[in-house]
Amino acid sequence: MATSSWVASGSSVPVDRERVIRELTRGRKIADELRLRLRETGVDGTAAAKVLPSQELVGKIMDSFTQSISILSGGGDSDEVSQVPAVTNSPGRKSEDSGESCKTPAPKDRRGCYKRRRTSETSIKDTPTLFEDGHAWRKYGQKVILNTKHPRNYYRCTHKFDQSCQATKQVQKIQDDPPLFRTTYHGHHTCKNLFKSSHQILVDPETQNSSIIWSFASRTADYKPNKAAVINSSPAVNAAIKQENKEVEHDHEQMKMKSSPPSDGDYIISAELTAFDRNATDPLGAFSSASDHGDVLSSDVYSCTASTHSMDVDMMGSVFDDFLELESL
DNA sequence: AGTATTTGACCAGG
DNA sequence: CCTGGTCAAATACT
Repeated sequence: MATSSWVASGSSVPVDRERVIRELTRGRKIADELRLRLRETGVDGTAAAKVLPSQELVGKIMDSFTQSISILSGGGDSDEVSQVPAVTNSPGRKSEDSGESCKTPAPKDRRGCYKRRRTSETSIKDTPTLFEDGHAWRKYGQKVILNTKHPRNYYRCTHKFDQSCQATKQVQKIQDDPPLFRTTYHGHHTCKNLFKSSHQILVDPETQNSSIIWSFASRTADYKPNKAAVINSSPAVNAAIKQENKEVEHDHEQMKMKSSPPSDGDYIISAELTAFDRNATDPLGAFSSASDHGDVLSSDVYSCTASTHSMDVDMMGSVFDDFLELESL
């Protein structure tokens, strides 16, 4: 299982660890309860009776995480930590481009000329195996870290230069037996090019509701029911997507009858979120639970259909990024 | 030839 | 001064 945490790396406040742990544990319990509840919920409209409790649970989850963040950030309000690595443009400093941050170029080369990040949002995931997170990364460094057996690998987003995406990550093996890898993410992807999925954002002109539509393609040419996914859609957009998905689903079923199931590594996902309450949802948890089982979940808060052999956890990262993007609209 | 990785150098911060 | 993060030339790969 992957663990994930968000911390404000710039804060130097005393942290009440016990409180944080308590809050996080509580959040996990509630999330688990929600997961179970959603699992027993039907595919179709039978979810109605569960709607309110589910929403309450989601609210509790958010409260819990908010508390945790608040504690971590020093007990103040839960102001979000900076979304992007801070670009400190103090007067007298160099230009804003971190790539050209060396003011006085050395005669020979400019290696090591960079602006060290001060505060940025950091996400840590510990996983037993290396995994893809849906983004294209480019390795730019490797470093032996003091008192560790394995070197730390440094990656930046492939689209750092063409789309000014500032996301970076570090991967390090922190344990041998059983193997455990720690992936630390810095910043969020601002690039639009997801490695395995594409998405677009729609805004309904009437309601101003925004939606995100994903299209996930399978990895094999002969088996690719591309389906659309919607988040926070207006009824109009929703209806259109539902119709589209219905057709795709139909083709998909036909194909399943005739051909062999997809080989390992293929994935087909349809994710659909309606009446999405952006203030009270933990989309990542919701989708993660769906990916665990590959079956059908449904509620008023969200519904997620995932039929797949191995829907990679990495896709959740992409999904999560999309949520963040949506929330910033 | 174009792209990705490796690796030593360089620099900021503690 | 030490350490970790980044750069960029050299090298490997496709």
